[in-house]
Amino acid sequence: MNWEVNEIRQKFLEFFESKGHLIEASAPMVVKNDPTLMFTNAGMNQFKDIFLGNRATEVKRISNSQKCLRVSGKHNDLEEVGVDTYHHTMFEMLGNWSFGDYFKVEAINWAWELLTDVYKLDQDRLYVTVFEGDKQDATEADFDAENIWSNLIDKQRIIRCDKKDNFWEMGEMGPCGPCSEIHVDLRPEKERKSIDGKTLVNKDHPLVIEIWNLVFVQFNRDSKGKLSDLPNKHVDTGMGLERLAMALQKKESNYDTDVFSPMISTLEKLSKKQFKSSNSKEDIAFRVISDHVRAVSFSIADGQLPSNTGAGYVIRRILRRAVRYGYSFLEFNQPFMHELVPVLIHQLGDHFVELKAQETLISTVIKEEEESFLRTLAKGIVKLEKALKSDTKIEGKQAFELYDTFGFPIDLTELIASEHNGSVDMVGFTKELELQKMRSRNSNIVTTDDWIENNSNIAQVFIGYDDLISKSTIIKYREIETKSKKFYQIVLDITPFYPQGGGQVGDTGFLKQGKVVVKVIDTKKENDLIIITTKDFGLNLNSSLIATVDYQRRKLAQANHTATHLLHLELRKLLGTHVQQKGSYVSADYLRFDFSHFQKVSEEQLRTIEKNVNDLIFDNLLLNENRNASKEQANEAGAMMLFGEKYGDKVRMICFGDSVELCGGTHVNQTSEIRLFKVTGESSVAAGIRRIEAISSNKALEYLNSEQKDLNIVKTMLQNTKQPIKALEEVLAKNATLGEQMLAVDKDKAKELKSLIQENIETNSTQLSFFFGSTTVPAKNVKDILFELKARNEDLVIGIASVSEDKVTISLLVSDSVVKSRSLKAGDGIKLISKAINGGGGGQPFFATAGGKNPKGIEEAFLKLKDWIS
RNA sequence: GGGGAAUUAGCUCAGUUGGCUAGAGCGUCUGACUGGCAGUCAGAAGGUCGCAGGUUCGAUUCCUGUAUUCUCCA
Repeated sequence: MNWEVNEIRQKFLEFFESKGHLIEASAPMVVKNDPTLMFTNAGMNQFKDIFLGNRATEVKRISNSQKCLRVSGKHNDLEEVGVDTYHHTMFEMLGNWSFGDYFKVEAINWAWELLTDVYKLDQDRLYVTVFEGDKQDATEADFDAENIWSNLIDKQRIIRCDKKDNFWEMGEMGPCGPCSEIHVDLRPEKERKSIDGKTLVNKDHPLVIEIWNLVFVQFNRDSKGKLSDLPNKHVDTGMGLERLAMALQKKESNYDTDVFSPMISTLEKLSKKQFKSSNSKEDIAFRVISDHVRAVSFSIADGQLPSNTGAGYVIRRILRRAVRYGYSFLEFNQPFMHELVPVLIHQLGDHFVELKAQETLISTVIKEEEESFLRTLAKGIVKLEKALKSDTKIEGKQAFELYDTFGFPIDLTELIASEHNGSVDMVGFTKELELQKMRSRNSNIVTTDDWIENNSNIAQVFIGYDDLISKSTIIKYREIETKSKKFYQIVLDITPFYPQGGGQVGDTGFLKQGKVVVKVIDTKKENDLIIITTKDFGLNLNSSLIATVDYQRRKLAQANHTATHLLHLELRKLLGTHVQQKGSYVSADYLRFDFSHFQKVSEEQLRTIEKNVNDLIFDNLLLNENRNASKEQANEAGAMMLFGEKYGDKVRMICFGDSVELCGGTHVNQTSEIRLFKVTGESSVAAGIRRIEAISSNKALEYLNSEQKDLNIVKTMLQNTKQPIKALEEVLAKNATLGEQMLAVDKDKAKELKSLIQENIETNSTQLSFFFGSTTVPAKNVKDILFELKARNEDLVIGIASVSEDKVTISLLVSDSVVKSRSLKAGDGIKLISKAINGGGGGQPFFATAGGKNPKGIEEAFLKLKDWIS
């Protein structure tokens, strides 16, 4: 049977559905609410809270195909992807989970059944590993797993492995357990006969690879490193779809499977080069590009656009790496990656609907990013070639400057240098890079102390949707210290503080305990835990405290939040349903809403939207909130599920009239509380993404008031006219006329001065023409006059003192011929006289100026000059 | 979060011990040549040198702050 990748995935999910699993859609690849993780890097990420016990689950068996992204880690460095044939940035992880339900027997038997019965993999090409035990942890070998396997597979094919390979841990603390891996030997018959596959397991052989990891979560590791049995044992398995496809399609490289081949053949057409699946630079480029376009496309579909910080920067780097390989080895000088997007979507769009729905956006964003990077490259090449002209050896510092400041890839610097018979000091470059990393790390030191537990058995309750004040006790707290400041983080048992999320800022407020008042400066969410930040502590852990939310600030923020929903609704009504939220920021001061739309929203459209939103405010729509809606209910009500958001089984539905959104944020009870909505700006954030900024409530009123105040002042200044526009136009026109007249006067004055000079030029005993005199013409105009005179006359020395109030500037001109023949330099002359007017000065040989504060010294200065030229 | 860089004519960019009347190419406009288009030649217009301070006789240039953009690191 010839397995297509879509069939492989389908069969996997069907198989586990038949074993009582609920099939879930993949969680977004971009992670929110977890400061330790930017991207989903394993199938279990989204179930972390269940393993940690922070979240209970009713569903005990789940299976899915999770999109994952790995760009760093022990086995996965971005720079290695594409060099070999089986590592990827973005990949699909097939998995099945048991949460306190079935354990090793079922997990192992089903895995074997699926691989051998359904997928019909050769049994004699399979090997399994089990945990051998560890002295330090005082753990035994995983005899259970070994026994179960020995009923299925020849004992010779069961390999015991150590903690490094076969013991899974989430972090230094927390749930962990032994695992059992299934490896497959895909080498040709002949090779298999000469070397036993068993000896190649876990040895990084490209054709003897791990395809499935079954993790048995049975222990908990405490802060001292001690293991204890978990009350609920879990199963967490992961199988890389791309590798499985290679095994089932009997290929020697993941890139030869139909996961990648459509993209590679399109690339062949575009580049007019052939992919030979070798280790040549060209073939690496094929692999890099076909891999990276997946990572970038999925990320954009999940709402993470390329940018210059955080997760967005990781995506930008991946995209640029692909462009760089295309540019260097496939001779692409124009954007090309975006042309692969339709191919990718044709292939995966049926399973991952978010791709299909946003095809235009993905292509547009990629194309624009490509163009911008090609510009960066072009600029870098100019700089590099300039440097190569002066010296073919590029110093480490220079190479680093190109890389660090101008974003020019170091391997391109090397390539171009070698094309010019030059070289790059890579040692120096690496040194600079290390220095930079040191700097960043040092500046970023945040020391986080351990949590100090107080009442760790109590579960946290959030009451902030209904109450803004509560009587609470502290569950735990800790101290954090950045470079300059010290903060405390506190977890309360009952908390009214809304944590930053859904675009809305976290609450601030106070904790009060007797006479002690502690200011809460921020509220954040880590996984499912709400944490407040304070600047000082001083609270008694044993007694309760009163927690109060800053009411005014919260009220303004939720007015803006509801206004955002109304804005979203009106945007879709007016511009069309292609408008999708791509990000939002809601604070007490203003709101920002980013959405997909491919052209500027016109001034007229903005006015219409603003008016319609204000109509909804006037309609006084009441909040209709359902905190426990099922997904089906939400769908029926027409709620928009945003791409890149993960929704639980129960969702919170927020309705105001026709506006139905799934949202965790806080809102007004009725739209009239918003009072007024005012759009303050429209702009673009990226290709295909527009941003609207707006204000509401008090802030909008303040804005209008201050505008009106300005207008009133203007009117007053215009003698309280009722027609300020007309009056202002007249003033401006008059100003323009006066300006022209002034210019004319200046010109006349200049003319006068010019003729005055010409008529009064004297000749001294050495036959040198000269003139010295004072004027009220400003020095800048004098300069013009002198240069004109210089162009028309030869052998001249002219000194003009421009006097204004108690300042004086002397300009001194010396004709070129005089400079040459008599070696009189204006700069020298000016230095000679600058003291006379109580100042200093300098300039070039033919023109110099001096400024001072003593107009009385002008005569003396001129006398000195006369002396100087004779 | 930290470091580096850029911001000069409509566009792309030059501009070093601080003073060379701020330049180039493209574009725009005018005129001439040509039967018209294209083109060639000649000429012209177009600049708060990002913004705000400071140092200086004098700042596009040096210093400080600030905005925007780019870029690297975390």
